[in-house]
Amino acid sequence: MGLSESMKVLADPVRRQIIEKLKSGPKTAGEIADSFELTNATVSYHLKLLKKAGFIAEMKDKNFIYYSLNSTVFEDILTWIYQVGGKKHDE
Amino acid sequence: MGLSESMKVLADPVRRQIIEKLKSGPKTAGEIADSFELTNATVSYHLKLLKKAGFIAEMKDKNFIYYSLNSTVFEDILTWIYQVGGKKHDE
DNA sequence: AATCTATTTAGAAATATTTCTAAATAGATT
DNA sequence: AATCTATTTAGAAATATTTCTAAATAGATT
Repeated sequence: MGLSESMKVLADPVRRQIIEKLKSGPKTAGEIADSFELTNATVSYHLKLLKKAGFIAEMKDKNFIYYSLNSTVFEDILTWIYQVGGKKHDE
Repeated sequence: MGLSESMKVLADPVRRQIIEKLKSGPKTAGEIADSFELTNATVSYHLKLLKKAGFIAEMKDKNFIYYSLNSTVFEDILTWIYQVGGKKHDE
């Protein structure tokens, strides 16, 4: 919810890679886990943090859980960076 | 240097507050430390991380060390967020 | 209803981070 | 040169994070 939580979540490379993977559309927890050399349990832990921070949403279907990207949450971070003096993206 | 380091550095509220404080111009390590209920040693530790990640620069004068903001480093983070689907700041 | 499949939860171990106190540094003043 | 002042560094303690293995859940298939 807060900026610390959002940024902490994005600070981990595994979690950023999960987000990048979801850019191409929803994926099951298993599909996501397959792209890492980590156990499903560990990936599940990262998915939980991403979900808690609002970066992804989950949707159950059969015994699969699909995760998808929720890009609106990035707004707060952008706002903070602008406020602090980051340049405009296209200048 | 990398995105993980930058974001990890920004994930801490003390370090974000230091950055915000420096928006109004350079400050000495002591001035910065005074605004927190932390020892100077602890604030010095945070300043070291901020400097290492390139968010701030230091400048020695007499026995003071002045820290100032270097906003250019925020670019990489903005770029990553845009790439991942954050909305434009002014839309 | 038994079992299979996908995924999460619990708990432990390893590692990293934050904070402190005490000592060190280094330049300025007496 | 002795001392003061601002700040950092070293090392320890407390806390948080990441990962794993093993067990639990819960819906689907047989």
